[in-house]
Amino acid sequence: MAGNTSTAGATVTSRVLAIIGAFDERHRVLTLSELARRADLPVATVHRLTAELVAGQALARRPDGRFVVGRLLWEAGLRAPIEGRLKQAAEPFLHDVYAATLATVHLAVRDEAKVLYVERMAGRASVPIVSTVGSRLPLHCTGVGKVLLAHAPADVIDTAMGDLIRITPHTITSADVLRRQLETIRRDGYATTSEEMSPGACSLAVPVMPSSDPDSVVAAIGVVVPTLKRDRQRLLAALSVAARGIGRQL
Amino acid sequence: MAGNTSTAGATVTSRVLAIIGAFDERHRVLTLSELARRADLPVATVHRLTAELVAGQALARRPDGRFVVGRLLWEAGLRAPIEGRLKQAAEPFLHDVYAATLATVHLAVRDEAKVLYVERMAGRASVPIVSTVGSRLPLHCTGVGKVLLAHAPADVIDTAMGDLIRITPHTITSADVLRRQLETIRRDGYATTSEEMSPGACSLAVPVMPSSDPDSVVAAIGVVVPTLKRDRQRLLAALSVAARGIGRQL
DNA sequence: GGGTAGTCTTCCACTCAGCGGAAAGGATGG
DNA sequence: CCATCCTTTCCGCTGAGTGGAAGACTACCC
Repeated sequence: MAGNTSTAGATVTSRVLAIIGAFDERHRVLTLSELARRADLPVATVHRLTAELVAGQALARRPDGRFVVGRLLWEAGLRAPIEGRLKQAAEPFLHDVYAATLATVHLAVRDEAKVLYVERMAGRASVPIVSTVGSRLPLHCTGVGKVLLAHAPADVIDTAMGDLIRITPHTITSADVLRRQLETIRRDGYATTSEEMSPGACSLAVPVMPSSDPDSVVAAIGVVVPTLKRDRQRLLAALSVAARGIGRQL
Repeated sequence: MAGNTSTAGATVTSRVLAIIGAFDERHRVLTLSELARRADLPVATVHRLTAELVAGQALARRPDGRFVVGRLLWEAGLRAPIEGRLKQAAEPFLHDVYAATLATVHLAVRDEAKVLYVERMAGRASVPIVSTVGSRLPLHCTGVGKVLLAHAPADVIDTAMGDLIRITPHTITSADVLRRQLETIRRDGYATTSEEMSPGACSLAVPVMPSSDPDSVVAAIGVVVPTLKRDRQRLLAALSVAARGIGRQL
């Protein structure tokens, strides 16, 4: 870009993307220096680039000087065809499940060795939980994650097994225990978790298969509830119907 | 940026933003040359920049060579605090309205002299319509738009009145007729449209006011249905309850 | 009230990253 | 076969971009 660049080879574009990428789930509002640290760029550079991004509405600057993602990127993001067909097919069925259970409902796909939450529906009565749309969480400690893991290729399972990080005291960290669970999940067609990701939250999830190709699991849908004791069968019924419905649309 | 730039003063950043901004509701998939035309940049420049954007996942390139918005921007967009509090407060109530009516449900705010659709819920049975989340439509021909216009400052009303573009044969293009409608809307507390935006679609909408400040209209919610003949009262009841509920959360 | 540590902002001299016209390479279609 | 569209590559010129340094400001502590 210019004379005294510290790291030759870096382009303006890559710097801009680094700044945009500095915003994540846990960092929606950033000061200039936080932004610089997270993007790994000199403060002066970030200062100049953010000024332009704010001018172009890609970022917005709060009265207190902190930065947030702006309108331009919000609108661009809405145009992204991320799992577009899947989302569209699933939306009405997720409504149905939500209406029937009032639980938090998730639609997720596997992205390498992570669960990517594609859609979420939550209400007043729902359990407060971490996942939001766009979250990427480990596969081994969520309901949808376990379903996706159970139907993942062997190498992904191996990768996941090698990194069973503990999130709560109930998180499964033994590869043997998890392998046995995956077996059960494949056999029974559903997965459960008990406070393995968030204390006070249990989940139940089922796979989504296109009815044209019933062997490939393309997504998972699940619900999060305070406890599974009472109505496991009812939730399973609702999810199964929805999963079948979604599969038929694909 | 460099030697033989055609338009001096243009920065790399602004070019990147022009490329991102070239994607809109009606142009989600663009070829290289379309992108160049829409961003008003030389093809060679766009070619180079898109290569970097694709490398950084900001865009994705389809097998046929066309570009779409990529994962990075999708995720960044999700972090945008666009009407965040409003959306969060409204979501459960929109679910309720959807469940009760099975119609397409909208949450919208006014952005200058346009309606900006902030949230949408649609199902299988819903009327097919143009608006999606992020859409910006004229104020005078949609239900939520009329509500927002009726409670807008005088200068916005004047601006809107000066540009009553015709979309369907039923679109209101007479300022006098519209002014009388706005009066009625303010008096009755709701607005309707009949095929003024899309043929075969009617709508009914009500304003959302914070219960702490019942004179300021911060948003509008509405439903779209094939006809209002049958159940105007039922829809109005559902929307009123929801609007009151949302207002109480603000 | 002085010192330290953190912010954000402005300045500016150096220079290489970025520019884009031109030309070549494909694809399609009449 | 030429015409017209697309995409990709090439390359020499230069001003846009760079970031250290210095200044301004705030906040906290002793």
